[in-house]
Amino acid sequence: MNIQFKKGVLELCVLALLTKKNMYGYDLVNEISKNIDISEGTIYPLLRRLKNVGYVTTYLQESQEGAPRKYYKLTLSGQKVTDEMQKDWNVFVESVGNLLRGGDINE
Amino acid sequence: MNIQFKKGVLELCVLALLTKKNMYGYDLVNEISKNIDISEGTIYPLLRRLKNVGYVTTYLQESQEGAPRKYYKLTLSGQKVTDEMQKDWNVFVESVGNLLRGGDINE
DNA sequence: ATTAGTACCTTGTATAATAAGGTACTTTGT
DNA sequence: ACAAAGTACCTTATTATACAAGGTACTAAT
Repeated sequence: MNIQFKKGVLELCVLALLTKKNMYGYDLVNEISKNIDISEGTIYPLLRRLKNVGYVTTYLQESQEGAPRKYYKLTLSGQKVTDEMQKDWNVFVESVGNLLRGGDINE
Repeated sequence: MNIQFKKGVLELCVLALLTKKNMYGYDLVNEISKNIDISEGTIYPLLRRLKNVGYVTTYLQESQEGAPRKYYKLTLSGQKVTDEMQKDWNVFVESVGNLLRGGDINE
């Protein structure tokens, strides 16, 4: 899998998952891994970025199965950004599709 | 438009266009710009990379309209890579789509 | 001559994903 | 009691790519 394809999209994936429910880092890795290769070394810095720019807040919660979990919750600005990013992504994918299908709009 | 989305995909776009006909850099910029924002500062280094790894070869041709044009032509290995990258891209887009649609395969 | 358009190129900067390391907790087996 | 495995967190250094901002040089038109 081309690593470069993921640039920026993993952020969208994380945000999109958080629109459904609050999740912790390890959980996000496992969830995303069902569809896309991802490593922990990617997720944790990414989550830190999202928190720094105010798209998410965090809270700790104990676990019966190991270390305490740090849950991530979308903020209002995070929700707005997610909506916009998702639209951008769809437009982008369609644009690339046009190019790949040799589709020149003006032909 | 999210710059990060483009990472790696522009390479695919260039290669895909070259499967149809040989093109020169400035032409590629204009063609791709119809669908995606791109700058010359991106295309020329990219083309150099593609040449260095042997996906394309180049030849010069005079022009009536300005400086001589450097045409890029896909090699056999370039064609193979393009095929694979295109498949990878389609799989990737579908995977992201699954995630965004909240689609968990196992639900 | 000077501008606009065509066409090429390079350097420095920013961003994001990853590998490879590490810490610490809980449960299970011995 | 101790070790191993699984859960869960984190950091640092490396790599790759896109872009802005600069530059060069040619041609045609003003």
